[in-house]
Amino acid sequence: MLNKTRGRPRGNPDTRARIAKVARELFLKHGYPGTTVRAVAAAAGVDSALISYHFGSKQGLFSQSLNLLCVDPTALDQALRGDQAGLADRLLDSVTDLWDATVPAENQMAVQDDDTMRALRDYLDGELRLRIAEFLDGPDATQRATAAVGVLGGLIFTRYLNPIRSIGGLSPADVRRVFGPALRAALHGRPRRA
Amino acid sequence: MLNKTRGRPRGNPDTRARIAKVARELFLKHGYPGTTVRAVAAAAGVDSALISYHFGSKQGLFSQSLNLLCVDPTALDQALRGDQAGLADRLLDSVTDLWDATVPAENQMAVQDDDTMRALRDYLDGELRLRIAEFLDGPDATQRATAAVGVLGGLIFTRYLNPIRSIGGLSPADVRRVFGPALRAALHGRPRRA
DNA sequence: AGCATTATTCAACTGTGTTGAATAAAACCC
DNA sequence: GGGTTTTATTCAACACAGTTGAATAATGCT
Repeated sequence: MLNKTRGRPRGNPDTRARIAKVARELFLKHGYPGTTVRAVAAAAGVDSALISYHFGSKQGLFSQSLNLLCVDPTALDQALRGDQAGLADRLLDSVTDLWDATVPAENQMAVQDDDTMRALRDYLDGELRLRIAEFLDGPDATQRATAAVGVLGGLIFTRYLNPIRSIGGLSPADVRRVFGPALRAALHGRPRRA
Repeated sequence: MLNKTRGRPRGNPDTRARIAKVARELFLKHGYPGTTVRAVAAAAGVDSALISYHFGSKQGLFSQSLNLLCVDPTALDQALRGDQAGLADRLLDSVTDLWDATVPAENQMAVQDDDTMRALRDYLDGELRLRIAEFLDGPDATQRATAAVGVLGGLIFTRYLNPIRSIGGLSPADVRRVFGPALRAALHGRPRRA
């Protein structure tokens, strides 16, 4: 396509990094299905086969270029160390801190990628829920932790994955204000008996 | 492909309905990208072009065969009529009533369809949020309604769209128990002042 | 009966992700 | 420092996806 003389190029240009960079931008701008491997290749000035070579597959390109986390692990560690009263706010902050940085507001990404969904699911249901349950430690701790990940999942979903205006438009402080009561109730409220 | 003599068939078989039925099953079982138009056509014993003819496009097939609603409108009307105390429970029930019926538990659908996402978003942000705000009517009513759709969106997301085990496995009664405190706080709690 | 409409298959087109062969620079070895 | 292996790249092609246009046969209308 682009007659760039076959074979290895001069110098050692980090083509892989360049591809990852433009891929990241395109994925955030157009979403997963809306971004074609060929478009990424063209934007990086490279043959599309090179992407399979470096990243294995389109899914590989996606996860390796975007590497999304749900919550910054160190932020979570800190959130799970302070007093119980401020826990909700700290959790909310650790979500907005990470996602607001990686998913800029104007790039409304409708993430539609299997691997990402799976990763998010596993993280919410596994790590996050268990850590919260352990921190809460009281009667109904696991049930309350489940409620909490439900609320946090709702925040992630309605603000980043399928952003609805009235929530996507909030500032991080607003998020604390709006989601605070619900999350506090989920964490500390008493689920009614069966 | 299947030598079924060209042209219109004898009788008036409702082929369109048959296609919609098998499409629904396949979409629920394999998700949107995992279901090919050709596979639906094959399962319905029909040429794939017929699907474009009847439904316009794959997206059309999806929305018209699955026609998802977020909340049953009449159920919502009833939920928004009773006393404030039971509102949270009634809202939760109207979600589980509809979705548990249309998305059977074993069919974990990871909905990844643009139109559906858009519809869900518009519904949550428009209709549902406004109706709730109007019903609440007090100071911060819109802010509390926003929080409520955040929580309900979380339920829909973590139970149906990207179902995590600890929430997908709950009975509708459990859902009331687990999400009740958070939703009640969202609806009636006082958001802290700025 | 005749004509327009509708439902269907077939063949083809474009675009997508991926793979195998060819090629040239870099890295390693003795 | 020359020879070999490894790595990075382009090119050509494949298989499959969704969609479209033409051909065809049954139905419905007048």
